[in-house]
Amino acid sequence: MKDSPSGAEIVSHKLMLRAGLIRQTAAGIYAWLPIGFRVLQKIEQIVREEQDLSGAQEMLMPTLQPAELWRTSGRYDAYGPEMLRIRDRHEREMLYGPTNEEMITALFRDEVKSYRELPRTLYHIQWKFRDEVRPRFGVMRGREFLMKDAYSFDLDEAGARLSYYRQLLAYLRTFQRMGIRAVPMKAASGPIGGDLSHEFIVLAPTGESEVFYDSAFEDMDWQQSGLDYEDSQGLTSLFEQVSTTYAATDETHDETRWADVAGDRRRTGRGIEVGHIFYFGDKYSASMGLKVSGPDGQMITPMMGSYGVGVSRLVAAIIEASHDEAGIIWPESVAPWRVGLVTMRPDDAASVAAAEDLYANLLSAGTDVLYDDRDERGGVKLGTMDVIGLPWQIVVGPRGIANGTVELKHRATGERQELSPESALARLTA
RNA sequence: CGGGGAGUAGCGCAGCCUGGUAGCGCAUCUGCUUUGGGAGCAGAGGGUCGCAGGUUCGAAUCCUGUCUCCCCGACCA
Repeated sequence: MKDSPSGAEIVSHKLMLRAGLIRQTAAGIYAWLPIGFRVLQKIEQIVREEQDLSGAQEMLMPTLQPAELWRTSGRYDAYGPEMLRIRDRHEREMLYGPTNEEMITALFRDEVKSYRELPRTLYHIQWKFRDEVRPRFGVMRGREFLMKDAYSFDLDEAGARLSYYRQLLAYLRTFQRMGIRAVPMKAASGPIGGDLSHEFIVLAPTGESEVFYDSAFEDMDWQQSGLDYEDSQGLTSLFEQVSTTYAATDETHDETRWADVAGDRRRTGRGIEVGHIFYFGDKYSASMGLKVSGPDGQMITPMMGSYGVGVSRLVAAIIEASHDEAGIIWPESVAPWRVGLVTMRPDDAASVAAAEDLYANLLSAGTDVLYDDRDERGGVKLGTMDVIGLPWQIVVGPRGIANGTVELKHRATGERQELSPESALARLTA
């Protein structure tokens, strides 16, 4: 993944620290505290569910790999200097995995022998460690990060392109579910090779790359697009719709095509890369001798693609795209809890009783709720809730309880209303 | 690897130029008053000034060396 925000002030790092999502433990290494870990898990789960829907299968690949594997792939020298190396007690040299394309190609080569097992897309979500020359921007570019990678194997180019379309469309659904708009932009495929590649860019003022896109992307609803992963015609036409709608980073920006976009639909801004997908054909399968036998007994060299999402980076990217002066504003789907419950006066028996009651009822209705019953000043707790950024807040205090009401606040709009505990409950569990 | 900056109380910093009692804010502790949007007043505790050497009657301050961290760039599956 390239790019990181620069220039403009990065707010996500500061907010993540303030809201208690992470703690800095060393340059470029972070501990994910319980709140941050909840978000990470929700994001990971959405990625996983959408991958499964698209037909990809989950697998596990070791993060720590023997150096020998990389030596035989020829990439050891190319990537060696920037890989984290470690020696075990037997002095065997191990590496924290850098790119995994060769690894998966080697595994696939040794395990899969017949055309009948293709097409296949495998994915994994793992913590990676890389010896970043200069870690910065918090978890946007740290030494360790959670990453989802998928690899597709097909018998021919047409099939491989369909696999690419599936992943691209799965990504559009995935990011939309997280409440952010990630626009797929044509990208140079760089050192990976191949001729088809897209970067998924989340718009945020702190992004580094300048981006240009047609506002038509803002109106596309991928949850309701009638996407059918088994329908190759449908996949192709949805992909056509995406690839003919203009979107480019400054690297691939084409002024001529940009001029063809209607003036009122042109959007420019800055963006953060949260995903990158590649079709690279037989680049690895051919060079590493991956072949399967075909129906006629002839050997077939599979065509491949790879598809990455920066899961931990997404936490920061969502914050960059969704916050205000007071703190984070989580989209509902990734919020660590849906509701925050605050008692203004922990020393007031009536309001504490009302809060306890609400808490129990929300829990039994299956609603995620964070109950702040600390013995702190009301203002402190309200400030904390705003920084953490849960979608809804219920504020319980003696003043309202005297009138039989609690305050329900919507974090995103700041809208507040006084209503009975029963109605508040009904609103949040509907 | 190139360029720049910083190491002084738990955190953030001033003091250094022009050597002479170790300072400020936040945090912490105590007391009182407060308590519906990150409290106020009064008081208290806390630092071999990154490390080593040198100059000097005297070094946070000047000189030399050294270590670490940060920023900009290069890099970015």
